[in-house]
Amino acid sequence: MKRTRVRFAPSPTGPLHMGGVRTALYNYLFAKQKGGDFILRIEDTDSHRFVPGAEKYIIEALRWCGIYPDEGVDKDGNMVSVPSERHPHAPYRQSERKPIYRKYAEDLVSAGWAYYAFDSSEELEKARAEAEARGETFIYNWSTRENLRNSLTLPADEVERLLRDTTDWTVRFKMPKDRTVRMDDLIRGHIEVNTVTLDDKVLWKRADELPTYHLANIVDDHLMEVTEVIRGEEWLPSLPLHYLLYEAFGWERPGFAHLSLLLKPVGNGKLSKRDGDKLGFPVFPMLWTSPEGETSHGYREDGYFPEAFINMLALLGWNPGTEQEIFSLPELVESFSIEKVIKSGAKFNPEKAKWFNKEYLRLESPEELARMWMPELEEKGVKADEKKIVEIVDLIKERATFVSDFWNIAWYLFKAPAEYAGKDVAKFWKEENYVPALQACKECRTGEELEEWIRRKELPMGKIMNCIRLMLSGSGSGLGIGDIIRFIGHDEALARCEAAAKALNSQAG
RNA sequence: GGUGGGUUCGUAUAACGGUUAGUACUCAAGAUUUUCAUUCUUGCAAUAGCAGUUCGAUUCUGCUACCCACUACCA
Repeated sequence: MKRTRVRFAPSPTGPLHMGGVRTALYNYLFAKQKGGDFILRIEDTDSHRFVPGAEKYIIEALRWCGIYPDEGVDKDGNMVSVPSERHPHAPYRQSERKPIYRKYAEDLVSAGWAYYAFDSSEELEKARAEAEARGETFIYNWSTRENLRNSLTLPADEVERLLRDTTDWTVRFKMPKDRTVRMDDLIRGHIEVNTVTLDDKVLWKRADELPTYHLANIVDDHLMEVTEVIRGEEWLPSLPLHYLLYEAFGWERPGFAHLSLLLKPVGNGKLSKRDGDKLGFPVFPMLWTSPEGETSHGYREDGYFPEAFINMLALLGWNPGTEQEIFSLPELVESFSIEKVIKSGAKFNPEKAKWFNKEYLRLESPEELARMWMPELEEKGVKADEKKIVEIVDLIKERATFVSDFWNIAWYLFKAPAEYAGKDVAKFWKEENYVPALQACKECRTGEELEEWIRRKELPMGKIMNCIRLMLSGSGSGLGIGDIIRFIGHDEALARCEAAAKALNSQAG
């Protein structure tokens, strides 16, 4: 049985978005479940679209998610350029593999599977425009190649000359005119496509001596001994070409699985950066700053736990068929199966993402949450010992979705309210409430005593308690009064009551 | 336009060709709670349409509709 090897092969044209993270995740889960390798390869064969910083971002984003490639990236998070035992196929950046591809392109020409094309971009542009004017679509394939400038139509000595003296030529795949390519997809099953409408794709460009995606991809997957290609649905239309390329080279081809796209939460179309901005959710795993200085916020900075993010993503387009929804990464590895990946596109639901985070937050220990909250407390100038913070966190964690919610929930445990919510004042600040409430606060030291006191006097529990809460926290809703007093102490509670009485009565009067 | 892929409650999804079409999120109602939140209970809500195969179709086939992707010397 051959060792399973899969790869995630992004193009460094910008930040990795959540759809890309999902593709990487599924690859990773597939590999780890089978005890195989997960390779990261950078497909930077398009120098025009290269974005500085994108590669680093991709690697860091995967690390934040807990996805560490077995091959391609070293311990420090750098792409590996020199072969070693751990990284036998280095370099893993296609731009650094430049010398490899030309030979393969020329082998294809020798074998009759490809040819040299000398048409300039302007000539092709013109041909396209003319076809369009006639209401047709220009396709560079069997229907047109006979009338274009290439090694199939030009005399041999002219071809020779052009190859030698010009640098504007390409190698194109000679797509058969009429062949039904029968393909199998691990997710979609059997697919058949006839080659008549397919075009002669450019495989290699003399101008920059670089392959296009199609050639580089097939060559590298073969050289790197990739056994399964798990990639986005946008590649499905290229699958016949890739099948034919494997056939042309006489190589055993890997299994293929095409993942559906992530769709925007409302309306139609795939998820884009714009949707995130518009609906207020991140589409990127972490903060991205473009070379121009534009920023896009990410799940990390929005306070999501990487485990929650990954869990949410894993279940967007896959589920194990059970009713379990919370999965750790190792559990995902164990349960994952490519056959159960959903064929149709999945609309992303930001509400569910929040729900996942809430679940993970309550799973987290109070100690760890307290540690995460500390920087904010320090920034706010709050002085409290760690043990107390842990107790507070334990008390409030079920009311929060993010650690960043903590302060809004519990700020009044650290300082007295400066104002009182008008709505609650109108509702609870009545003489028949605050007179006994003040008295109760003077006499009682705990929540239990307060309750007992109110009961003994046969006063309305809700009204008096809410009135006390209003004085202690500035609002009629929130934490239990016993809990508030326990944390701020009886003296502080009494002081707050008196301050509230003074403020509210002078306001009213 | 062409080629390919897809379509179950609002969303994510479950259902050997036989179920009162299940679950989760959201939303609504009720219970609990000194309030809010939590928790618990209940409820709302779906097989895109039309044919065909079959005793029986969400499931298989065809057509239509709609959505998506691709159709670059981009990936």
